[in-house]
Order: sequence, then C-alpha cells, then structure tokens
Amino acid sequence: MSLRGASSINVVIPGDQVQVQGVIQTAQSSSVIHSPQVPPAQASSLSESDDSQDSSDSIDTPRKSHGILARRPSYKKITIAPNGTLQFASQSAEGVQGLQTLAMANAGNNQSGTTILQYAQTSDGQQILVPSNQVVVQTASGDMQTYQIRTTSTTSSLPQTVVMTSPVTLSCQPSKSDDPQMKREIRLLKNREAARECRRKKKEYVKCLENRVAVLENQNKTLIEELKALKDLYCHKTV
DNA sequence: CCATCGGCGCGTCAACATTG
DNA sequence: CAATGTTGACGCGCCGATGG
Repeated sequence: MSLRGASSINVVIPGDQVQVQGVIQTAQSSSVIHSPQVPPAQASSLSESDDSQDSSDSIDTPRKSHGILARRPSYKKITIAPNGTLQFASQSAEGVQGLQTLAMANAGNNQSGTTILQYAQTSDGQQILVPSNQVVVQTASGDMQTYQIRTTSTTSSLPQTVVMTSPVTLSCQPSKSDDPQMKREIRLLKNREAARECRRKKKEYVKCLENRVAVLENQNKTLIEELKALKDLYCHKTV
C-alpha cells in the first residue's frame, strides 16, 4: 500500500464521465484490446520466430530473452478521445510538429537533481538542447534568451512557484559535437527523457484501459438488465 | 527501533521500429 | 542504410507499511 506516486489506480471514470446510455452502441471498433496489429514484416518474424537467429540460440544474456515478445504498438499512437475511448493514430498522422519547441512538461518533477535536456527551437528554426530547468523566451526584438527555473518547493505535492533567474546565454549549445563521449552523453540524456515519457504514456494507457473496462462492465450490466426486463415483458404477454 | 517487504520511479542497455 | 525514436528488461534506491 504505497501511497507514493499516488499510483493506486482505482477505477474512476474521470472528469469527462463515460455514461452508458442507450446501451446499443456497437461502436466504431476502436477496441482497446487491439490485437497486436503487427506490421507484415513483424508478423512474419512472429510466426517464424526470428529464424535467422535461432541457431545462435539466445543464451547470450538474460536480456536477450525477450525476443519472444512481439513488439507492441507504440503508446504514442494511442490517443484518448474526449469520451474516454482510445484512438489509434494512423501511421502518417503523427504530426507532432510543434511539440519540440518547448517541452516544459517535466521540468518541475525532476527529483533526482540531474539535468534533463529538452528541445527548444531557435528563431531560425534550429533545434537546440536546453536543460529542462531552463526556459527559452523570445524577446520582443526577436532574439532568444533562456532563463533558469528554480522551484521553491521540493515536495511534489505542494504547488511550485517558478522563479526566473538571470538569463543564461545559449553559448553552450551542443554544436553537433563529434566527440564520442559527448555523443554518448547526449544520447543518454535523450534516452532518459524518452524513457520517462514512455513510462508516462504507458501509465496513461493502462489507466485508459481500466476506464474502458469499467465502462464495458457497466454496459454489460445494463444490457443484462434490459434483457431481463424484455424477457419478463414477453413472458407476461404470452401467458 | 530495526529488518523486511512490496511498490514505484529512475537510468541504462539493447532490440526493434521509424524516419530521412 | 544510418540515425534516431520507442519500449521491454534489469538493477538500484527510496519510501511507507508491517511485524518482531
């Protein structure tokens, strides 16, 4: 019963409540339990179980043992419709264009004290990496300035106030360094962020599934009651 | 009070997918 | 095809609960 992270997910139909009325709703089958929509290439590798490698047979490391796992569809492709259902984006409709301009999402929750990089976009459209405790502001004159952000409360439960400190120059842009050490550092940072984001999406996804289950159970219950009522009605008529 | 346990989030690695 | 993104697996540390 850990209270930390408030992650005890009790199935709650969230704010945009999913109300079951009418019941019939055969619904555009945006089924939640989408059978792993395996792309053709992958499907073959599924059934054939990586034939090319089976000779080398997987005693390599324990890590490699998850070859069995079919690649799941990306959480990224799953969006939540206002009515609580999940929608799966088509391949091409990704379009996260503006996203990278200033992702401040996690800036506050960095408990570990490590610096997280995020993408910002300079006025000339160039992407740069900026530590997530900084924010990029475009001034009236059009030039970009970054500010450091300090949060005044350390506990995540309390509201955090943001303090803008003195501007920081962008001189330390990782200018496409060829230094392998630097490259690795950047990759690690990016992966760190990616992992965090991935976990967030996964949690969201699971929550959605649970909501969906609740809705379907509700529907099921209503249908059963309706059926029962109809049966009763029918019996009375025939007798 | 201390040891233990279970849950959680994190960072990293590696395998696989996607993109250009 | 190389670079980059995504995500499962693993190990670690932290925290709260629980039992002695």
